[in-house]
Amino acid sequence: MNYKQIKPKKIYEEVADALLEMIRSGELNPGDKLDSVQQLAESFSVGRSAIREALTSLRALGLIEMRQGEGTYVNEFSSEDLAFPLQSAILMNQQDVDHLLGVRKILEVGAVTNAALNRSDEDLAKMEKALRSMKEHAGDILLGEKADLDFHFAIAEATGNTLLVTLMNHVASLIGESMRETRRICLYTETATVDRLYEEHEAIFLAIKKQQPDLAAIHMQGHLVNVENVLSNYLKSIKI
Amino acid sequence: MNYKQIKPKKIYEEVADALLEMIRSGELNPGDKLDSVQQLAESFSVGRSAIREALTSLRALGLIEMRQGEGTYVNEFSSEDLAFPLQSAILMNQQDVDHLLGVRKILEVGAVTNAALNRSDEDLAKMEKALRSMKEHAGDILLGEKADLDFHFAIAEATGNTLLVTLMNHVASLIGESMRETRRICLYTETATVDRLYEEHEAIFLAIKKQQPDLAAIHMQGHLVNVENVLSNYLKSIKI
DNA sequence: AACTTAGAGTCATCTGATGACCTGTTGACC
DNA sequence: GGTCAACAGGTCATCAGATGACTCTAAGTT
Repeated sequence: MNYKQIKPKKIYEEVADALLEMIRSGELNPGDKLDSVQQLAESFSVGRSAIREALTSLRALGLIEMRQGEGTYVNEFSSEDLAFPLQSAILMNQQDVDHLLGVRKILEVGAVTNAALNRSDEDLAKMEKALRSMKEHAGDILLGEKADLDFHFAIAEATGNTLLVTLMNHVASLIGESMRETRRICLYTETATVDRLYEEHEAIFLAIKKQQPDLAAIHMQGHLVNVENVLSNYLKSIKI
Repeated sequence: MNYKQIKPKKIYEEVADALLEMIRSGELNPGDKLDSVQQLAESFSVGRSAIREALTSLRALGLIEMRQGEGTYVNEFSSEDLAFPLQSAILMNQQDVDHLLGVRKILEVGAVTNAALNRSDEDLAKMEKALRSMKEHAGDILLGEKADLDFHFAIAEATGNTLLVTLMNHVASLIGESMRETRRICLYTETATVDRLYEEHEAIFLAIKKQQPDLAAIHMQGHLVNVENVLSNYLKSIKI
């Protein structure tokens, strides 16, 4: 016996679907202000609670924004910001982190390959600025980390692929979230490590500048493997 | 002047965060039943609506499930199913599709590199099976497409990285969604194309079998570029 | 002109009430 | 003993009224 599951549609689901469809179809555009909860309730002939639950769902998905005292607005989703809303609410185990790092490696290496081919002078300037900042603020944990992130971000941007940028940012933030303090502690404290990081970044930068995708990929791959090693060594050392 | 934005925390946000933290910390495990809305409201000393909005948010994120007449339960999240829930509610333009294809190329090439290094005999068997299916059903659009997908899926699986598999599946489904008919029409109709596709796949397969990551990457890159070309030619031809 | 205040519109929250639904128990019936 | 209807208790779904908090605008004041 194999019967199809019957699930009665909840009202808020219907409302949410209806609004979603209006957004997809372009009837509601980003920035548009929805009718007030009161009005919507009357229009759909349901209670205000149902409307509110539907709106709450959509808000949780990042599609709309509810501003107290103002109204409800359709969010901007340039398909850069919203195409890959990662679930960050996840308790991650070591395996997940490993997999995440693997994904990151693939993305970064792929990105740097593209970047080496497509980079504009403007992109190069950004990378160089981040590199300079790294050198200047060697020892400063916060600024050093920021410069590091900026550098990788500049590479992603240089690909010209906005989706890729978003995806990499999400992955990076997930990784950051799963490591938090760990990262700062071990990567930016010892001067030796900082120096090596700088050299690796510089090598990547030069390869991009000279538009040598393969070389850039190799350096990036090496860089990430090194970072992983430092991290895993550190993790081992604090666990034992 | 650069002041930190102060945003009054909404009650439901606080409740949602609290519950989220309980889930992350393992205080609430998948399958657990939450207290009733009534009880939660009393425990948090807030109204039932606030609890309900918090729960609605969490439900929209897929973290919990509310069953009428039963109660609220924490969902299973294997971190494969939930790590990358892509927003498919997006109206995509040509540029987005291009970017998506770019991301796919990076992921597939990265995956095939890993796969060539890590593939087990079992993985190889799956790929071979998909390949055989492709050859046997040459001409059959539906089965041909399925075999194609199976092949790529088998490669992703061979990496042993579940997150990567999930991510690639999502990207693939997004691409599929944005092209639908197009794909079938142009890729699987002409025998010449089908034959070439098969050869490309075979080349990738052999490189994986021989554990030659670089060669596999090159073949995969070439394969995807070819597919892109066929697609863009087709798109041009129907638009003009 | 600049500031203050009042009002309207709106979301945020609480609350009581009612309906719908699931589960487990009980008891009648075969 | 097995089956099923009826019932009760618990819970979510939904409604509607009331109140508070917030934003914006415009009229009023200095």
